[in-house]
Amino acid sequence: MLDRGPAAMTEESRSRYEPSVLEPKWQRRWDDEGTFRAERHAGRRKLYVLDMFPYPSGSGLHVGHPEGYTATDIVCRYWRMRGVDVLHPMGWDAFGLPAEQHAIATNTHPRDTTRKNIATFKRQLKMLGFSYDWSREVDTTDPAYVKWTQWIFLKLFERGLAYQAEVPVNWCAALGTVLANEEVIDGKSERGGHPVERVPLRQWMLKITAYADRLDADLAGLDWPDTRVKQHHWIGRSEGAEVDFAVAGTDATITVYTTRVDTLAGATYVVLAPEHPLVDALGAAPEVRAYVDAARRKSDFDRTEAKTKTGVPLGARAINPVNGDELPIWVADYVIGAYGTGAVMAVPAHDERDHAFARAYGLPIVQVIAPRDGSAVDVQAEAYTDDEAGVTSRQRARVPVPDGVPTARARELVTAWLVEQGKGRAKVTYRLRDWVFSRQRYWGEPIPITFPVTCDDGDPRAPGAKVTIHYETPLPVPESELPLRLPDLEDFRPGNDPAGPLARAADWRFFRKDGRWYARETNTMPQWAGSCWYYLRYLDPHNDREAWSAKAYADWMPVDLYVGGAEHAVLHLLYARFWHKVLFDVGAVKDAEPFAKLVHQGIILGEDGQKMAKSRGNVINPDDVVRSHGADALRVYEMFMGPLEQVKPWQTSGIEGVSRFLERVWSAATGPVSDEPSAYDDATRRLVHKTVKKVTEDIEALRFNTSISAMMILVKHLAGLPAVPRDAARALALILSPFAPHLGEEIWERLGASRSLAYEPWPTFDPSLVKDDVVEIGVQVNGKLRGTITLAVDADEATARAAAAAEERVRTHVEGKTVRKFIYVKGKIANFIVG
RNA sequence: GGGCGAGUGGCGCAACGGCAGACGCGCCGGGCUUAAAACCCGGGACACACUGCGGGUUCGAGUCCCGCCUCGCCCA
Repeated sequence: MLDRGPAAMTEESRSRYEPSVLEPKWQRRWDDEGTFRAERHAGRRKLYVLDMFPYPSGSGLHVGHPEGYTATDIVCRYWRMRGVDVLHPMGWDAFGLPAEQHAIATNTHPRDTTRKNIATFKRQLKMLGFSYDWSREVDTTDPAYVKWTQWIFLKLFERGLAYQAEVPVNWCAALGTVLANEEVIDGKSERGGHPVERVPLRQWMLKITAYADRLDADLAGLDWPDTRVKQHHWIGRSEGAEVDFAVAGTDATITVYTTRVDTLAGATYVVLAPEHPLVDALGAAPEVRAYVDAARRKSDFDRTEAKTKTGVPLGARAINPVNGDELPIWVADYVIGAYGTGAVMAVPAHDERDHAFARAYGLPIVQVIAPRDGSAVDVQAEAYTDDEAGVTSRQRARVPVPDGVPTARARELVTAWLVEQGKGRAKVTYRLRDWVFSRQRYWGEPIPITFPVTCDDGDPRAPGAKVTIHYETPLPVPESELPLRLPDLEDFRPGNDPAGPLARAADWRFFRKDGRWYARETNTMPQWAGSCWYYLRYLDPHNDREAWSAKAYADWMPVDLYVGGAEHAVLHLLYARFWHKVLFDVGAVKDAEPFAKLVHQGIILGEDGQKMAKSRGNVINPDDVVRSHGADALRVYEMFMGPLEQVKPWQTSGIEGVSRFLERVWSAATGPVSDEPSAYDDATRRLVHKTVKKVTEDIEALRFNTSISAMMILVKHLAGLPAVPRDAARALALILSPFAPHLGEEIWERLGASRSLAYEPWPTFDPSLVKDDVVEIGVQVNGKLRGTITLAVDADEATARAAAAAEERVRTHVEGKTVRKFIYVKGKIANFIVG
C-alpha cells in the first residue's frame, strides 16, 4: 500500500501519487475559494441535480451513499465545464426514530446525537470531494427549517387537507407505544413479543386521496423508470359501482362496492366486515359476538392473508336489487371495515376468494359470465374470472343486459340501470388511503395546532387537574408564532399515554391566551414531512420571510435530475409529489411536478454477494477505503463496478485495479511531457479525440463504467509514449476530473494551470478524427464468420467483394457454389449467400 | 398469484440487429530483482461449439417476437 508516513516529503517520493496529501489540499482550496457556490448567470442554461439527502445515522456513511452521490457529482462537474449553472446541494433528514431510540438508550438528547451524526456525515462527504454548494446545507430539525415545514402543514390545514380521524392503530400496552404494521407479527410486538391490540386513536390525516387522480395522471409526463408504474399501482384507481342491498324485513340498507357490477346477478351472499355498524344491529347471536371479538384482536394483514377464510352467518337476508333474490348475510374478517363500504357482494362463480368461501360453507354458485368463444367452464369446480374474454350469460335478471354482452359494456348497462332505479351509482375508488400523519413520538416536528381547554380547577398544568381538551375544535398556530419548538424533555420514552411524550410537558402543552386556556397538539409529524419539500428549501435556504422566493424558484426549478434509492420509489416520492401539487394550488410553486428525471442507483452488496449488514460482517466502510486507496479511487471504483442502476457486489480486488489505473494516470501526466508538435502523433491524437467523444456521450447517458474503460485505454496508450503530448495530458486531466476531481486538479496544476479546472471548458472532439479511415470488418458466408478484411471505411461494394472473395478461408467456403447474394454494410460486415 | 427487471468466461461486466467477451479482477508465462513485493510485457491458440432453455423473424440475433426455466425487486 501507499506509504503515508513522514517520508512523504523526501525527494524520491515527491512525484508519487499520494491521495492522502493532495485530496485534502484540493478540498480545502474548493472550500476557501467557494468554487461550487451555485449562481445564476443571465443567458445560461441551468441544471438542478439533487441527491436524496441522508438520514444521519450513528453508524456513519455507508458505501452505498457515495454511489449515487458520485454519479450526480460527475454530472454536475461535467455540466459546469460545459458552461451550465448548476445547483447541487446537500442536507440532512435528521428527525426520526433511531435518534430517539438512541436517546432513550443512552439518555442523551436527540439534538446532541443528531448534531454529532451530522458532523460525521459532513466530514465523510467532504472527504469524498463532492462539489456541493455547502452554503445551502439544510437540516430538517433546525427550527429555521421546521418553521416552514409547519407553515406548509398550515396550508394543508387551511385547505381542509389535514384533518383528524379515529384510526385503528397497533397499540402495545406493554411497550406503551403505537407500532407500525411491520412491527407487529402474529398479533405480537416484533420486539418482546407482547400482545398488540387494535385500538382507535385520534390521528392527523392528510387527504392525499383528493390528489389521487392528478398524482396518477401526471406520471405520464415524467422521465422516470418503472417507479412510475409502481406509483400507478399504488394509487390503484379502479372504476366500479356502489350497489344498495335492502335488508329483508328492515329499513336497513347495505351498500357494497364492486368493480364487477356485471356479475351482480350472480351474487349469492353478502359479507359484512366485523366492524360494520349493521353487524351489531342484525346479529345478536353469541357466536357472532364471539367471532367479532376475535377479529378485533387480529391485524388487517393476518385477516386478509389467512389461508382459510372464516365467517359466521348473521341470519338476516339481503335483497339483490337486480333480481330480487334473497341472499344470506355473513360476517367475515377478510372484509376490512375501513376499506370501501366495509361490505362486499359475493359472486363465487367469478371470484376466487368468494368461490373458496362458498365451497367451505356450502353456499350456492351461480354462473352469469361465460367465455366469449363459447367454450365450457365449470364454475362449480373453479371460479371463471377472465374479465377480458367474458360475456354475459344467463343473467336471468330484469336489467337490460342480454346474453353475449362483453363484461365492460355490461358494467355500463347495469350501472345505468341501477342509477335509474336509485339503487346504485358509478364510483371511482383508489387503493391509495389517506396518509396517517401523526406520530406519538418526541423527535419530530410539532404539529402547529392548539385546542381550547376547559378546566374546572383553573390551571390545567396542575397535577391531577380535571382537563377537557376540545379536539373537535382545532385551531392553527398563527404563522407569526412559527416555529413552534419542541420542549426540552428529560425523558423521551413513549409513556403509557397514547398522546405521546409531549403530553407530559405540561408547561409546554398548556398555555393561556386572552384569559383562556389552550392545549397544544402533542403528536408530532412523521419523518416523511421534512423530506417532502427539502428540495425547495435549497433554493433559498436562508430566507426567514418566506420558505423560498419566487425568484429563487424561477432560477432553478424543477429538479432536472434526482438520484436515490429505489426503496423510496413509492412513499417518499409520492408524498413529495403530493405536497408539491398542494403548493402548486397554493401558488407557491409553478410546476405541476417537482422531479423531471429520476434514477435509482442499484444497491452495493457485500463481497459475499449478500446485502451489507453488520450482523453478516460484510460491511465496507468508506473511511477505510479512503484511508487505504483515496477518495478518487473509491469514486472511480464505484462508477466502474457496472451500470449505475444495477445491483452489484463489492470486490476489494476491483478497487485495487482502479488504484493502479489512477497511479498510471499520475505517472503518465507527471512524467516527461512534450510540447513538440511531432510528439503528438496521429494515432495519439485520434485516440484522444475518440476518448473525449466516448466520455462525453457516456456521462450524458450516465454510463460511467464504460467511460472509465475508455480512459483506461487512453492512459495505457499514453504511458507507452516516450513523452506525453501536453495537450493530450491536459485533455486527460479535464475528462478525468469529474470522476477523480482531486487527481484531475493536481495534474492540471502541474501541467501549468494556475486556476481550478472546475469551470475550464470541456474538451471538444473533431468528428473527422474520431472516424477511422481504415477498418477491419468480418466476412461471413451464409451468416457464419469465415474471415476478416481490412479496407477503407467507405470502400464501395465491388472493392469490398473483391477483397472478401480473396480471403483464403472465405474462398474455400464459396468455391464451387453459386453466390446468390452479396451483402455489404460499410464499415460493418460482408456476407456471401451461397446456394 | 400479479407487475417490473435480469440471466454473457473462474469473477465484475462490454457489445447502433453486423468479428461475442472491450475494460478491470483473477489465473498462467516472461522481464526487472540475490529473492520477493511493487511495476512492466505477453497469453487464454486452431477447428468445432458457445450469450439460461425451446421455437420464430432476418442475409445475419446476446440484442427483436412467442413460450418456458431460474434469480432479484415491488405488490398481493
